[in-house]
Amino acid sequence: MSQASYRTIQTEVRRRIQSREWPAGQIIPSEVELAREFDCARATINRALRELAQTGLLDRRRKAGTRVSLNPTRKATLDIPIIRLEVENRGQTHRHQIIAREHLPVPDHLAARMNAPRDAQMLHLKTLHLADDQPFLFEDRWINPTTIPDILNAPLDDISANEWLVQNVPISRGDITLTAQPATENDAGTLDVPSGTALFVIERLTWIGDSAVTSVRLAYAPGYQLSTQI
Amino acid sequence: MSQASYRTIQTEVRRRIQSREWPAGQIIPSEVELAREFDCARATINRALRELAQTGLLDRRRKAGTRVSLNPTRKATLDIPIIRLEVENRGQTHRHQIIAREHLPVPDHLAARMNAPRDAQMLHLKTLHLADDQPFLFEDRWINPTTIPDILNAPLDDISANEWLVQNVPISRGDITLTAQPATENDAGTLDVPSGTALFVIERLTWIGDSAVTSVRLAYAPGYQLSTQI
DNA sequence: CAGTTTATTATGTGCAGACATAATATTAAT
DNA sequence: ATTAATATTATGTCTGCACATAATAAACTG
Repeated sequence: MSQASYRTIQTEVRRRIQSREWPAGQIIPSEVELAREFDCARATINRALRELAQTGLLDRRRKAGTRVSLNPTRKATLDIPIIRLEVENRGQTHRHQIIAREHLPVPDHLAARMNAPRDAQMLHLKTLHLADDQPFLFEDRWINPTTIPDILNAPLDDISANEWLVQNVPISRGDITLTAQPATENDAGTLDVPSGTALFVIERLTWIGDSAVTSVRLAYAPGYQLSTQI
Repeated sequence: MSQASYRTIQTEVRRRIQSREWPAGQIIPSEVELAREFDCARATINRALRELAQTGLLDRRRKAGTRVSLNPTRKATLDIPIIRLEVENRGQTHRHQIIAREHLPVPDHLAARMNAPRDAQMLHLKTLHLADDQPFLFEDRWINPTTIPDILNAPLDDISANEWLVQNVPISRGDITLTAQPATENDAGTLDVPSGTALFVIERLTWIGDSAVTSVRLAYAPGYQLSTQI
């Protein structure tokens, strides 16, 4: 090995794991030994292995050494998409209409989850997203104006709350739940499907520090699929 | 700033982004300038910023510099779980029963997706996973014995195919699709729910290099939710 | 022998310096 | 003015070295 690049080292390490030259659970040579083998600095080996450990392929512990992860599951990523782009990437045209926009005291169960006082006033938005004028997604959102005062001046008729928030609010954390739910009467009327239809639903609660930003329920029209790679 | 650690630098950079001291889309000072400000080596700044860029918070380009990502979508991770552990983590006891286990020519649409010849013989397994003896998950799986000959000797009555594969096959890639589907007659009978019930379904195709390992459809009983953090 | 202290060791982090590379900005040429 | 050659610059990567830290192994002690 004369080519000493952390990328080629990563490729070779992955190959050895896949070929079971280095079986799952087994300890691999130390950084110093690998540096000798690949004829490079230890820092280079360190970077290669550190990144592989970040992806979950390796487990590393001081003194104990580096071993092939027993459960080498690589991790797929889910992001918070801008719905307009999601639609446009399918080659369709996006449009949204605001169904409701009101200031209401937040329901108790949400107040608790959002770490807000009971009966806190929040902005409640119901938005229907359309793809080629067909219902695509029903968005039911509560926004905490205490955390995000700017939202009150946002042009939400032009830019959907989803898009405005993704672009303007640097969130620090979010809890995401994916479920299948039968369409409620409300869902059914809005998305124009029979009541009880299987809907793909994403519920998401996002935070800046310890302050809740927004809680949203996204109910997708039938046929939607969320795809990702691992 | 006298504390020169890549972690404290990351924290400070995150703070500046969240406080909009560095607004989205704006270019931030160069590594050399930051190294001067934080009184550390450029390599330290480089590592701090490089890792933040990996998470999607920053965009970096040679010569152009580093800017705050316009769409700072942090990424949630989804892994391939061991179903037994998923059940046990809920405090329930796991059991599985094999409903069908046969060698069949793979259906055409799967052969194409799995990059296999038409009518290739594969191992077809249908497994019901139970949590506290209640139906939890219906697993319908095709395994390519060309890629994984060992599977034929696996004790699949004791260890579910899911668990055996996760622990024994270091996959290199997987395509995952999440959907909501109405229960088919088959789903309904197996999971003991009315036909048409909204089911959360995961479909997954995994690979070693260019060889398909297995294609699986996981239909969860109602009430299941997949949770993650961003 | 159990429990405690002390070495040892593999990884973690940091530095200064060097050269590579991609992208932009500038200059020269047509 | 448009195009092509050249300089500049910010990030990318690597090296060799140093010291820190956590975890284990070894030695010691009652």
